[in-house]
Amino acid sequence: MQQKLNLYNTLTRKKEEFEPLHAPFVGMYLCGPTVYGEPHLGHARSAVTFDVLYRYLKYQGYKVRFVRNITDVGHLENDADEGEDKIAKRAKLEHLEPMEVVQHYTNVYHQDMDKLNVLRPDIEPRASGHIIEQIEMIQEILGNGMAYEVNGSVYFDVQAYHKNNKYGKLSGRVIEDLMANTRDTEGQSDKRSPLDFALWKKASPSHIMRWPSPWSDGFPGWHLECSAMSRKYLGTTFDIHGGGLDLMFPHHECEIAQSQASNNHTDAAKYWVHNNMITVNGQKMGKSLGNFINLSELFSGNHAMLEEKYSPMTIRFFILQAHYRSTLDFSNEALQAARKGYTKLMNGLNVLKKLQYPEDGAGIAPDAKLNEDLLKLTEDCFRGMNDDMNTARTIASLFNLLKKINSLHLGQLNIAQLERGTFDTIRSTYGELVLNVLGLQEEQVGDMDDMLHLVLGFYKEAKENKAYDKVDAIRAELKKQGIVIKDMKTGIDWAYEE
RNA sequence: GGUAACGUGGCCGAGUGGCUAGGCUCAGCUCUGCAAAAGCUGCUACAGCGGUUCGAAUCCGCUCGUUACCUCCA
Repeated sequence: MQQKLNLYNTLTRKKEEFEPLHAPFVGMYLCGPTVYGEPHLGHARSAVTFDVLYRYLKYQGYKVRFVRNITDVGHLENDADEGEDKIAKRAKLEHLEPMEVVQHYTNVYHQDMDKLNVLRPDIEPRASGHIIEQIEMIQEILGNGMAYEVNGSVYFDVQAYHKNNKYGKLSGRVIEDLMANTRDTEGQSDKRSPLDFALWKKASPSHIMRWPSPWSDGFPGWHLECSAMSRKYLGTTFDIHGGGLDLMFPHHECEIAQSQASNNHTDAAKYWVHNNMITVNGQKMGKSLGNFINLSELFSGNHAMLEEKYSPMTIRFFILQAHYRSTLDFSNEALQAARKGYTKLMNGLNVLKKLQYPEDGAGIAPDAKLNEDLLKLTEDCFRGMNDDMNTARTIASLFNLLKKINSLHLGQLNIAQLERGTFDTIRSTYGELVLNVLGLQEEQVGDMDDMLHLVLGFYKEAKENKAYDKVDAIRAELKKQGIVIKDMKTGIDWAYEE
C-alpha cells in the first residue's frame, strides 16, 4: 500500500513522493484570483483542488502555511505596451476607485469560496501591498545582469538568463522555437526581445494605479508579485506551488526565471502542481470565449445554460469526482448526477451516526473475512488520496464502503460480526475523509432528528392503525421538505431525498 | 506552424500489462398495504488499423477525431 502522498510534479513530469523540505512544516503557495470580475467555475476548481491538498496535508499532521494571493495590480489586458490594467479598466467602466473594484470582487470571491467550504489561506497577501518587496527583487535581478531598464521600465532579459539557466524548463518550451514563433513587436516595444517580460512598467499619464520607484512612477509586472510574496512568506524555496494549467506558461515559467535570476537562485518551489481546466462542450471555459458560468449564477440557476440551480456542495462534489489533472466537462446532466451522489454520501454520514456497536457482544463470532474486506475498503480510500490526490478514486472507495454501512444499518450484515476496531475505523475513516479532507458538509438544516422523531411517531401510529391515507399524507408533506421516510424491518428512519 | 495532452459503455468519470472502479440513467429481484429508501442482479466500453507480448483499454507505430498552451485566462 502506498503510505505516502505522491504528487505529480510538473517540473519533472513525474509522480514523486511528497517529502517536505523542513518537515513537519509545509509551505504552499497558490496563485489566487485577479479581482476584476465575478469568480466562475474555473476559479472554483483551482480553489477546491488546492483546498483538498491543504486539508489532506493538515490531516496527515503537517504544519502547513498556505499562502494564496490576491492580484490587485499589474495584470494587463494584453502583452502590448499600451495594454490596460484589468482593474483600472473595470474601475473606469463603473466609475469607481480601483480599490473599490478590488474590495468588491475580493469580497465576492471570499463569499463564494466560503460557500464552497474552501478554507481561507493562512496568509492572503495583495500585490499592491508588496511594492517594496517587488522593487527589491527587481534590483537583485538588475544587479545580476538579467534585466535592463528602458525609458523608466524594466524588463527581464530572457536571453541573458538563458545563457546559464534554462528558460522553458517548466513548460517544456524550447526557447529557439519561441523566438521563431513569437509575434514580432514591430519595433513599438521597448523590449529587446519579444520573449522579455516586464518587471516594472512606467505609468502613462492616464494610468491611475502608480507607485514611485527608482526607475519611474509606475507599477510592477504581473509575474513578479507571486515571486516577491511567496519569498517573503515562505522563503526562497518552499514545498508546493499551485495554479491552473493555463498559468504554467508564461506566468509560472517567469516566476522560476525571476527566482533563479534574483538572489534566491532557486526554482522557488520543489513541487509545481497544476489543475486542469473545466470545459463546456469540450471547449475550455474561459473569459476570452465568453462561455464561463459564474458561481453566483450556478448557485441561483440564473443562466441560460442552466436547467436548475446547483448548490455549492453539488459543485464541490462535481469537481472532486474527477481527477484534478483531467479536464472536466460541464453539463446539466453531470451536475444533476453529482447532486444525487453528494446526497447519497451525506446520507451515509447520518446512517453512521446512528449505528451503535453492541456493548454486550451478543455472542456472535467476528467474521474474519468480512473484517478484512472492510478494512481493505478503508485503505482503498487513502490509496486513492495518496496516488496524486485522486479524489475520484477515493470517492469510489467511499461508495463501496457506504454499501457495507447501509447493509449494517439494514440488518443485512450484523455489526457484531465486526471487530470493535474495524467498526471504529470505518466510522472515523468515512467521517473524516468526507468532512475534513474532501471538505463536504451538510447543506440541509442541521439537527432535525428531534423534530422528525415526533413526526415519525405519528407515522408509526398511523401505520399500525392501518390509516393509510394519513400515512400517505405524512409522507407527502415530508417529501416537500426534501425528507423521505424509510420503512425497514428494523424500524422507521428518514433520509434526505436524492 | 511549434509544443503538450486526450479519444472508455446512454451520460459523467477512474484505471499505465493479467485481478469489480464509482456515480447518474435504464430493467429485474428482495423488502413492502402501495411506495420510497437500501441491498442484490443485469444491460450497453475501452476511436480505427497494425505491431510487441503467453496476455493490452493500458506499451510501440500509423490513420482519423478533439482539445490546450504558444496573447489575458484558474
